[in-house]
Amino acid sequence: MAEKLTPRATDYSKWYNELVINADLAEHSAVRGCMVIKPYGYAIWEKMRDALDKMFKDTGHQNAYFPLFVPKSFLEKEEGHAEGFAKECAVVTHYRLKVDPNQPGKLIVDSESKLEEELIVRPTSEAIIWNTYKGWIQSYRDLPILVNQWANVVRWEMRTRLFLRTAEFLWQEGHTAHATAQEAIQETEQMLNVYAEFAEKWMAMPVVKGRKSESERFAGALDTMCIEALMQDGKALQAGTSHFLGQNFAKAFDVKFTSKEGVLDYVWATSWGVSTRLMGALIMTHSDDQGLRLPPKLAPIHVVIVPIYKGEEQLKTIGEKIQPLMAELKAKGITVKYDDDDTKRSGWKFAEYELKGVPVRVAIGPKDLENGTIEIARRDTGAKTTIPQEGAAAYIEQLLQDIQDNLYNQALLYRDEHITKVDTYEEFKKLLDEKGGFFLAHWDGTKETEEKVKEETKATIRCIPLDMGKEEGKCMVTGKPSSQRVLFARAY
RNA sequence: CGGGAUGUAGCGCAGUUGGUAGCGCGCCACGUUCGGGACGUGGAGGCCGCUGGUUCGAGUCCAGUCAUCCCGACCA
Repeated sequence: MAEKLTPRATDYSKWYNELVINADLAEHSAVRGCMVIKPYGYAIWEKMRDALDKMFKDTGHQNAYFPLFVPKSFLEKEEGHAEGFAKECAVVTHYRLKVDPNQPGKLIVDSESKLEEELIVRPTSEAIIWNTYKGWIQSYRDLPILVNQWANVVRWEMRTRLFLRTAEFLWQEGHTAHATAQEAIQETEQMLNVYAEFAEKWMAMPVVKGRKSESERFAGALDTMCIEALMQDGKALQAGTSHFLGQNFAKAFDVKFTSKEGVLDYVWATSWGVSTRLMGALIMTHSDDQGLRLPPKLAPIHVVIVPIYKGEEQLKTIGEKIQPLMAELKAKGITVKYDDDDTKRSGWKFAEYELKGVPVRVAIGPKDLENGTIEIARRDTGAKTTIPQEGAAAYIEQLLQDIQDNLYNQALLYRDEHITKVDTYEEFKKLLDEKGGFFLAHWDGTKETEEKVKEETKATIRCIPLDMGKEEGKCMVTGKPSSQRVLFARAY
């Protein structure tokens, strides 16, 4: 028998390619770094999207849609924002092609069609949205504006990485406008909490909530909050951000409102987003050497039923026997797939659904028909049990919950084992190489120290954790006083 | 844009001192199988990245070129 190539759990690129995604969009260099999301992968994204969308609506937000193209002059308006994104923009300069007179069948850009002003394919939508908000806001009665957009954006990164930093990606971006700074700050914090809750409850992925240091802050923001997750290879991943934009964009786009007291003032803004990067996070948090392990809440298929049979007669019997269970599962809102594909053998199917991360597998064969049983295998532990068909639906419903919890607990255990407190720079450097993961260390709060650590170790300050309390100490690098430990790690 | 590597079947790869192109997986047909990625027999599938050069003869040597991957630079 030929050896089956099995990537290790931390060979993430193999999982991406074999499992969920195909980045091999075209040979043309211009589309390098884009991704094709295959149907199964997209189904996972839809699950995420639906769950997030509900959470946004539950916190009072509405969806809207804004243009793909941002006139260059809009992007310029907020200085910090412009500088931050200038280096990674796709720019539209012409609007027409024509047949090359010298090479029939080839197209060239029609130089007659040059645009007067270049259009930027949105790398994010603050500029175009704030240009629009200007027309929506006059009075405090128009506030707050709580809008979210589901869209694609383009960032022309020098180096791309599937899922984590693709040239084009899908995301949601919330853009809100408020009458007071306090309200905007509350919104920023609220959405960070929404993201953290989604990561933990849905993705079964523990995160550290925190605040970015000044140098890691979003271009144009006064404050950037984030959730940071730890991947199985010991590297950190920024999984979501929520920004307090102050009045920067309101000033840049001249968005003023009259307050209840009749005072004219600029509005206060936030923006927040998560992207298809979360799918990368999901894969890198939970996969094992057999493939993906999906938390039931995000699994496109909860239960796969594989019949084991010889001959059509037996298959038919199993097909009938399984109907009540399928109906019961469906009634409980559990997605179930009965795979009676006769062209694949059962062992092949077992491996295939493990690769795809389906949480629960039910096998039913001649033995089960005799005994009135089914075999249940759980993807998270690999454990198999045989139970009576009677009551199986309830058993599975409970099992799905257990799997969701177990995946979270496993990830949490791993994460907690990989948060290390260090007090000296030597120890930090040593453990960073030997152990990896998150490090809690004192930092003097300066850009210079942050930069030095980055240069010497490739580790960055992931965030200044929120829920971690103050603690007097000395910066591990300079020995200067520090009032709180911050979270260091090598990151994607 | 620097440093390194690689382009040969759908995928993964081999191909010796230059002599008409191979293996595994996958695919198709038939048969035997079927409780953990089955086995046998037969079959289909190639602009050897592209261009030029050396040579009687190039997947192989030389030059150029294009592309991909890894490491940097870059990355709310």
